[in-house]
Amino acid sequence: MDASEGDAGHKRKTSWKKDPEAVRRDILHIATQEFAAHGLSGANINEIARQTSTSKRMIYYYFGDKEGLYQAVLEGVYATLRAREDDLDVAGLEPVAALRRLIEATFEAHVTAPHFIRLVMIENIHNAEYLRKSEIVPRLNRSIIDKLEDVCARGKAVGLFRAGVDALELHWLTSSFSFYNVSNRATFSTSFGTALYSEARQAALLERLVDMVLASVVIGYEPQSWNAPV
Amino acid sequence: MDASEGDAGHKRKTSWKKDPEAVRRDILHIATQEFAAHGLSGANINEIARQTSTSKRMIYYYFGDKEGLYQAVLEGVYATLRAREDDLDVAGLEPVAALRRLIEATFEAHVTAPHFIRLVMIENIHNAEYLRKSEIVPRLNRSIIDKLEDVCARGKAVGLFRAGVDALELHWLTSSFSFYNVSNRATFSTSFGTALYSEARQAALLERLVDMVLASVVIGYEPQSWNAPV
Amino acid sequence: MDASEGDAGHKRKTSWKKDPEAVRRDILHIATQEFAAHGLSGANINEIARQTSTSKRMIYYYFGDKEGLYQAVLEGVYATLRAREDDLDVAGLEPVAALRRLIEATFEAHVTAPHFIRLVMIENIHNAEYLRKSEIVPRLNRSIIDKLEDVCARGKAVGLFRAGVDALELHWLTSSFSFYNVSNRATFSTSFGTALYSEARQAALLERLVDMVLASVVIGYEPQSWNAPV
Amino acid sequence: MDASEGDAGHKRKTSWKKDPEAVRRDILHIATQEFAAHGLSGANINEIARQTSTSKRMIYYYFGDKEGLYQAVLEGVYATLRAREDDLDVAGLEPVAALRRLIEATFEAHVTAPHFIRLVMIENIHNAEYLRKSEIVPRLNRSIIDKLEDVCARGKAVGLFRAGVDALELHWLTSSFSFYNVSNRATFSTSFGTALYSEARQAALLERLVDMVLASVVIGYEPQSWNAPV
DNA sequence: AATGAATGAGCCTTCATTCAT
DNA sequence: GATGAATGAAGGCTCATTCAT
Repeated sequence: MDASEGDAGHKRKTSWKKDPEAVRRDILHIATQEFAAHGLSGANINEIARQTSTSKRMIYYYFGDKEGLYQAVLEGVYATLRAREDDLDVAGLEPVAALRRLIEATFEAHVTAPHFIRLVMIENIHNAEYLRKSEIVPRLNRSIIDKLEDVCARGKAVGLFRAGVDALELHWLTSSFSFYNVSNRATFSTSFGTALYSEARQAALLERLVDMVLASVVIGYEPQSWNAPV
Repeated sequence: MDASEGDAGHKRKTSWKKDPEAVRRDILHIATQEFAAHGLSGANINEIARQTSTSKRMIYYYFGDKEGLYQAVLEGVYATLRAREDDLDVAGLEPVAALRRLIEATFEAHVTAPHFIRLVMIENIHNAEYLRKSEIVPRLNRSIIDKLEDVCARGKAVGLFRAGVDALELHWLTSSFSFYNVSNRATFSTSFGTALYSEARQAALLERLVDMVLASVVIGYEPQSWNAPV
Repeated sequence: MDASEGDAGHKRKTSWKKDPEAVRRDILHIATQEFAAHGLSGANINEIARQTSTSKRMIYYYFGDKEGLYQAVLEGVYATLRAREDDLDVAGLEPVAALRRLIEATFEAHVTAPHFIRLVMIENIHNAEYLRKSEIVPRLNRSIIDKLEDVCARGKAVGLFRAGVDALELHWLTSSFSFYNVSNRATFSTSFGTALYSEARQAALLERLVDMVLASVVIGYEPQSWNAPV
Repeated sequence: MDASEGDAGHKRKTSWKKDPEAVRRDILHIATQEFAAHGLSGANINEIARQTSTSKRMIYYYFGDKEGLYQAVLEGVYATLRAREDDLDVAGLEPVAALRRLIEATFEAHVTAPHFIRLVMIENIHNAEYLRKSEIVPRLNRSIIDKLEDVCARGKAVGLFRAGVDALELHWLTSSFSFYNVSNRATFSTSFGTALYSEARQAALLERLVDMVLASVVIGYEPQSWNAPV
């Protein structure tokens, strides 16, 4: 019933020249999609195996069990997102521009990483049980905070930022609307329509959010949004 | 072997003397907890039946199947939250106080309705498939928007609010941080510590959020937050 | 006793008129054979189900899991053997005859209860883990000891038995050779040939064992065995 | 996920610098414990490999398959026990002392060879299928019989032993209680308590068994046991 | 309106074993 | 001799669901 491999199709069960790392990546890639789509209990190991170039048995060989695979997937998406954050260089920008850039980048990063969003939602359903077990994830999260702290420090040093501005809170705030914008799109659309999710409205929304944060952080900043009707 | 499902160790429940509506409510109450705790695929009909005062058969009798039960649960939590919103009366408050009140109420409502949050997360995992099917839910969502629109209209009428202020965006914004504050607590804490979730910090956070929104909405509002170090 | 209900030898999957107790007994009957034949890990639930008039699913319905089924089987064979002991009435016999009768009955009981023997062996391999869990088994074991104590008391009262004769030790002793006679037949035969297991030699062996025990217990008893060459 | 079998968490064992015989002994040593502990079907090749200084592949290299390994283990424990019997020298003792010595030695040997006992039990569960296949084991079993026959011959020659005394039966009898004393300790204790297995009671029990056998074998021997209350 | 018994499908996992190097 | 990678088969167990009464 599963494993209809034998068709003349293109399941290339031939000729992978012993590349364990590729097999591992292949499994992880498919599993990421499946766990993101259906959650931990909803995902199906048989289905993951079917889409893979290898067999169900190999999943257990490399990842131990379903939870092990899920945890590897979780670590994978966290690592990917944090790697993107690392690539972001704002050290050369002056504080306000840097902050604006960080908020915009975070917002965009969430929009373009739906798997990450879904897996974090799923992980929260599980009360972060697997994230907590992970040894790799906690290490990944300094980078973004470090960047924000650097920007804040510079902003305060030149008297631009308010004295109480806190990098962690700023990160929380930026994350909250960036995450929600993706995570709750389905229910929000169902309840209130899809207007907010058009490309134009998303751009306007982002501008408004940036504006709002800057107004909170930067002394004397005059908010520009909402001055004119939508 | 902990007596899950139909192993032959049977029940001896006090009989509820035939009160169909009570039975229905009982099932719904237990099911809400189970679906909120484990999601749609993760929840277990046997487990729900076990905790119920009635039998598994009755669940099927009243709700058809697992998805029917889930949908009923979903409609239940939406109805409960919206009922709370209806109870909120800001018509007598002047615009700025009213807006402040609405934001604070929304924030608190999310904190005190974790089941709702979790079920909305779960429903988003399912792309709002069941919410979309519901005929009752869309009707529930006018109330909060109506209230916000009323406040905005009054605020603009007296020249306090910026002309472009939009009730729907305002609701989206308020919801985003209120929701995220609960939904992502587990993963955020794991990554960045639990500092932000102490009672004191939560209160400060809320004040800052209100401050920030008001600064965006109200002409000439001077933000007070972040002026002093945390 | 072996419930050969399936007369005419067809799998009568039709027309059992809802008799849960019969289903339970059927499963237990087949499972006893399989566990006795292959042990706990060696037995196969699918194979048990196949031989049953019902399905694998029902095994889990009635017995929870493989270990639950095994434990039920274990309790079953203990109960059967102890019931046979209960049927044995030696109260009317004078002490020496009664003791002789008890030894002979125990010896015969073991010979005719190979399933019991095998399951006890298997249970000892498992360090009596499941027997210890059983609530029913410990209660079953008074009867044989009570009988022996009664006989000993009477024997001592009339000055026939030695003062130190102990019922528990007597039971241990009787059990030891009775059990070993069946349990180790395969390896003993392989090492030393099958001579001891012919019907004639078994009868002689039993007589010798009785003779030996009586010589230990009864004052002035003159052993008759081994006086003449085998 | 506790790293059983070939999940990709690999080994880092100190290399044994190629000593094939040592590797073979190491495997056999571990396998003996595992088969004794869990039986043939219950033992796990992966688990054995894990505890070994070498890899799973080597087990197959040296022993062919699981059954081959089991058979090697079986032959090993038989050889060990028989070697101990060979070391026992009773040729210099007069017949009664020699017989007493043989019984005591057998009893003690069983107590101190629990792996042997368990493997013989397991082998009997398998109807001695593997023992029968072995070419080495049958050869090992003459020694103890030879010794007993010698003692019996000498005892009869001097008119001490009854004419019908049979070495094989004597061995069977000695083995029966010696084996049972270890093999059924778990279930017997569960049913009747552990009293009989204290050091003192074991010594008394052995003395009684010796006394009983001697009373059967030796003409005019007056049993001393059970004269006084336990 | 209610219940104990029954069920088929399929899920996660493990096992002994072999291949390619 | 030795190793990591790979595998088919099946094993125990659970799930949502329905039947018969």
